[in-house]
Amino acid sequence: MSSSAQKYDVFQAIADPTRREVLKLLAHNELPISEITSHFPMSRTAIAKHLHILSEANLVSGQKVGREKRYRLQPETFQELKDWLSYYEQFWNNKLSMLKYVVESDNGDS
Amino acid sequence: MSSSAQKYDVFQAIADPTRREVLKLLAHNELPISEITSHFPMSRTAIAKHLHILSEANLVSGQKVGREKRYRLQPETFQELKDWLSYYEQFWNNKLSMLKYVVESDNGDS
DNA sequence: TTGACATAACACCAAATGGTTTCATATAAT
DNA sequence: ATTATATGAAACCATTTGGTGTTATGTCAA
Repeated sequence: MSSSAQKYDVFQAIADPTRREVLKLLAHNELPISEITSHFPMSRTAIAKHLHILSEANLVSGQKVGREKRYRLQPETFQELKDWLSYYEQFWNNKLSMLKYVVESDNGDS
Repeated sequence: MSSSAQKYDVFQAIADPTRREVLKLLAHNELPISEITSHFPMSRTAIAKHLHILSEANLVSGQKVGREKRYRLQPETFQELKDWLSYYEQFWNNKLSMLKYVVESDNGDS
């Protein structure tokens, strides 16, 4: 389960605006490639590539249903991002409280 | 104030592993470019470019101090990411809420 | 079985990305 | 004033990225 020599990680996957749009599309509905493609001004092949990248980053997964392949969100993976973010959260919280402190206690470089 | 035709947004900025390392380095200390560079196996110019990109995304800011330019984290910008993430949070945090959402917005094909 | 539909797999291409080296400019220190 | 330090900026390059079109394969319906 840990043998993934992934080419694309979550950070790269969400870097592209089109892929973020795809994620938004899949937020509620499971959709086949053609359906997804119909929302974008580009070829089905292009969207298929984006889906492949999202899939490699485990942000979506595809299930074959008949001749379709339905893609759905894999929201657990967003946790990875959240964890990364939470490390920095302390710093902006700190900064805000520090700003508060500065404003309240001292207003300059006397 | 909203005239920024940014070339790099937050998502692109954090897509690169080196840039994420830079952010980590700057988490606690304000540092000049040379100092930062000393932590990486690449040229100062390369790091300068990364800093420029991080700066354009408002993840860091640089202050000139003498002949140095000190870069520091600008943690407020991470909020943008957090907001984006929070949209998807409902889908993984609590399966009940997802179920609830699906049931309520029922657009099923039955 | 034949035809239409949905996707997969290539090969190809222009532009962006991430790095390099070299040269120029500003500040500090002697 | 000269030299060393810190950064900025430009030209260049290989690889990756994001798109294209074409062809092949699998599945559903007549």
